[in-house]
Amino acid sequence: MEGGGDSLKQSFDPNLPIYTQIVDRFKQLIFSGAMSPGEKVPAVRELALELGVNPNTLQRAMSELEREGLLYTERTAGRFVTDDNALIIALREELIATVVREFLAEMKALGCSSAEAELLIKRHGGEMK
Amino acid sequence: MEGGGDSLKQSFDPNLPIYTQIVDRFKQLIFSGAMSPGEKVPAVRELALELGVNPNTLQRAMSELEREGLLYTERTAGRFVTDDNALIIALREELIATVVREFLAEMKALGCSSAEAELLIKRHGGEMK
DNA sequence: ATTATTATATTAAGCGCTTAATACAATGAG
DNA sequence: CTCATTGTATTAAGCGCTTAATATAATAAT
Repeated sequence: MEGGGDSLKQSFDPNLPIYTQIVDRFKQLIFSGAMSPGEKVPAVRELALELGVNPNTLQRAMSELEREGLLYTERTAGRFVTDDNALIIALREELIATVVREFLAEMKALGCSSAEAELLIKRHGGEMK
Repeated sequence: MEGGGDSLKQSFDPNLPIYTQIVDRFKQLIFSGAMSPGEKVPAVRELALELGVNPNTLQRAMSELEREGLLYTERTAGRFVTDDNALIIALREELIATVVREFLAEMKALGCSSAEAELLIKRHGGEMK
């Protein structure tokens, strides 16, 4: 997690619990490779300060990520991304499948078939940097 | 909105405000054509009972949909879907664009390019009924 | 040993969403 | 007019999320 291009430092959607949004952003960092297996996570107080949230709120997010096996904590040394790369890959695939499934379900509910959705992706995809 | 295939009668995600979920489901019904312009919306008390939510919560959703112009209310006659079909179409396109954009952004954050996303849609699309 | 740094736990307060129980307002039906 | 049906407004309570202010526990560094 070098430098400043963090997805972490964005403001939060006031309609969703902050701790779940932090969980989601950490998954993105880990699954995209922006954070590597074994990499150290900033200290709770430090990161909470940086994100502008309460340490308790951040810890709740960390606990959830540990529960899922993506982070582990070593007493006083700090907190780290799991070294289990196979787990990272498996959870990533699973999450991607869910995102795709929910996307298609929502498009269908709005009256768009999978074929139409695919077409929109083809168009919109070109406009992304 | 004939018969029982309603997307309304699903249970609610406990992590999201109920009233926003009701707003979203009504948009789906209107945008997909399951509810037609000018069609009557069930009475607040009746629909609230059917959905298992408090009338106040349902009314909050209805107010939001009126604020966006998708519903209007006629004093004691009840509440109706807007007759402005052009508005419906415009808002539908807008929402679909947002859903597509957010989908691609999330996929990208997970390390998937637009091309990869498109491929996943192509595969997953065939498995839908 | 002492100190600093780490994660973790506790308690109280505030705020938004939801519910319950009402009451009020407007109008079409009888 | 009277009544039923519609939307709308009000008040109080409960619950989860967030914050603030602490305190505790464990260990590496000195």
